[in-house]
Amino acid sequence: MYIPTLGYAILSLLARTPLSGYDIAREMKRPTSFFFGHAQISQIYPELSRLEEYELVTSIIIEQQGKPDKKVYTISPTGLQEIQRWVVSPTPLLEVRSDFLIKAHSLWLADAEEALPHFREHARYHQEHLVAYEANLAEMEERWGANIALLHTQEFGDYLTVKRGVSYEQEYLSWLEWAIAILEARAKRQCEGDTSG
Amino acid sequence: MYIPTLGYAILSLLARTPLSGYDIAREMKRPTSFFFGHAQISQIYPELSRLEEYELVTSIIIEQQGKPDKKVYTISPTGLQEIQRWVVSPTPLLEVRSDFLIKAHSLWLADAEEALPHFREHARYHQEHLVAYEANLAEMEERWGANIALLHTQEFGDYLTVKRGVSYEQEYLSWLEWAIAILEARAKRQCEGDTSG
DNA sequence: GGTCCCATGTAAGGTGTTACATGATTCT
DNA sequence: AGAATCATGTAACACCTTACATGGGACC
Repeated sequence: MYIPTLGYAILSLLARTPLSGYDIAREMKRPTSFFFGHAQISQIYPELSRLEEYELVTSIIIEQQGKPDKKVYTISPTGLQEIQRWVVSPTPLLEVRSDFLIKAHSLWLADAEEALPHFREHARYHQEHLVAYEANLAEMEERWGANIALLHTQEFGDYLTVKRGVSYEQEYLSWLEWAIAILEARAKRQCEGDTSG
Repeated sequence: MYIPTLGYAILSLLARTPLSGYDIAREMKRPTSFFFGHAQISQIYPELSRLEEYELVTSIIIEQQGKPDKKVYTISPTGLQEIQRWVVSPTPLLEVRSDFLIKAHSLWLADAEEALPHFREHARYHQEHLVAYEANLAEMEERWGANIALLHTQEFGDYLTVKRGVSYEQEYLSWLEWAIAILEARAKRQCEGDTSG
């Protein structure tokens, strides 16, 4: 019984509340669910079938009015046990291929003037994410106060991950702003060289 | 002519110096090449063939003594043009499925005492990476001084990426240490609750 | 009349990993 | 004697993405 990360991602959500495949996809698309990656709905359905085959989840069909029927999945005691085991298991380091950093690695080949809009655009995207995460964190802190770190509910999980989201985006943005300042200096220098030479 | 990210990663290295498939794999395994992901050598060979088919690289067989022959690839003018175009093209946001953060999301299901070794081990791994990146950065700064940000050589690319490596690992570590402190408080509280109740 | 949301799935194709095949030299 | 390094590749498999299939209701 091998379970891919997506399987655990699904169990992680079903451990909180029963959901349909469509619900799971919606949950994973939320900005504060950044760590799930963008899972395609077409991949979630077969993964749910597999989890059901393994008896880690059970399903019931819910008939709806004016909407298609939905298949709602509930985590089983075995499933809960499985995720509890997985949560405290060792995690290998995640090494990701980053398009943006490979571009930075080759930035010596580019013109600073041309690279700047690209960097500014990227910074803008990350700024947007940061704002969303910060809003979510502020909401949580207002609601739960200092107690949040001691809660034994799902809010504790949300708190840990949203904190990471905020600090990740802050770090990324400050690196981007540092790089943009360098590119501006390079562009200015090149421009002066052009006009004075 | 579609080129996957691995193709650009390879061009990014060949833009600096001619290399064999084996050399490329070795370069990508270096700690400061973290942003390439761990590319398998078995995937690099067919990708190189494809780049050659597209005439973005050329190859020659080098006969060696006491070692197998090697096929050394050189970037072509078209290849250089292609990566220069790519470097300043827009980059979609990278959303990665993170095993560790999915575990954090479900950490409310776990015992703090059991989760602590897992978090400490993870922090240790990241600490090691940070040390390696910092050593590399220090070396660079010592060698090139303040000029480094204005260089129009490959060292500029290395500088940008290693700076990101350092700040990423610093951020990750400080989040991990914050989480560890919380887990310690939870463990202590649970322990007191057990003995006093 | 067109697009989006709800809802579940299949099929095809692309990407990436692990295992296999081969074999000499160097290090422990 | 065994493992690691050098060196290139193929084959099988696992995982993920994109496109296709279906269809009612709500909104513009």
